[in-house]
Amino acid sequence: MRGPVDLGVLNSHLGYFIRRIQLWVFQDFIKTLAPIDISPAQFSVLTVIEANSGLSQSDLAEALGIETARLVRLLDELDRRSLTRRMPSITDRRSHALHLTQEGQRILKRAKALADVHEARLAEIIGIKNHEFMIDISKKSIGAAR
Amino acid sequence: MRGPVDLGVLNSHLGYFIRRIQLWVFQDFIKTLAPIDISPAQFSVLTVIEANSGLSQSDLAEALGIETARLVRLLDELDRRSLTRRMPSITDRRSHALHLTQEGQRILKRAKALADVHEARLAEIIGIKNHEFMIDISKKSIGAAR
DNA sequence: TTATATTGTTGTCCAAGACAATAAATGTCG
DNA sequence: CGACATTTATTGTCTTGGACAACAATATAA
Repeated sequence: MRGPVDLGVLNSHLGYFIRRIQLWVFQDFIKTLAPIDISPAQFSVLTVIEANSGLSQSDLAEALGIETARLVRLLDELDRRSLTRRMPSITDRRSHALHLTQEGQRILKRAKALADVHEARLAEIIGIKNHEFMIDISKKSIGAAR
Repeated sequence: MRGPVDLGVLNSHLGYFIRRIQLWVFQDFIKTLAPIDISPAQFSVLTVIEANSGLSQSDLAEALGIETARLVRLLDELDRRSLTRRMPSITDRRSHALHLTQEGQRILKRAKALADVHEARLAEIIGIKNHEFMIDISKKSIGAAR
């Protein structure tokens, strides 16, 4: 127990603050989606499959910026819960065409509703304008970082 | 291989982008500080000890938003490398007064120089103004998130 | 056809967050 | 003072997630 601690040069380092924000955001996301037990990673997978029905695992992994090995395990779990299905690709027998099951669509709908609550809370805390702005900046920067 | 993948509602979710940015920032930090083998977490510990010589582990952990258990292991490693020292507290025999060794000060100096290079690259990629702005927003939001 | 590349999968390693339990020391309060 | 609660640092353990290597099946290029 003591007074305020000086963060020193951390005060001008984005990585430090980004990390703390990210941790907090994920914790809130997980808490908010706890009723349907959907993690941020699972949410992103379901969302992109819905928006691009039939896409392959390698394309999905690349779009999300995760490794295919990681995606395999995510899909194993989602398949096990009957939320997604790996269908055979017509053009390439190595590849899978990813789809949501009906249950997957149902759950994703609920997930989106809950995620909206989470996102609204976020926007309120950091400011609606700031929220938009940070998404904008991040989106551009991800493209620029190569 | 296919055209652009639609991220769906992820496009309006800050958590997704923050995560990707954070990952990229840390990777770049680690790569840049590789010559002296200092991780982001280690850098934050060294920095705050330097700026608050003699502070306790619980105060440091709280300032950084990490668990004391995690800090114990971080300090074990930094102590092992003779960068930090746990001195006995004068007022509380349970507590340790944390200090940098001379070697710790030397390494931190080099770390800061390298971290500056990293940070400059970051600012260039996301834009100098945006860089400042994101730090500002994050700083305020961390206080607001309780 | 032979060589090379891609797709999905498994195995393994490591960092880091989370949480429970504990000993030693300190603080509180009758 | 003495019983009880709290704080500090520590250890142990669990789990998630990123990273990377190796591999079989299939597809593509030469």
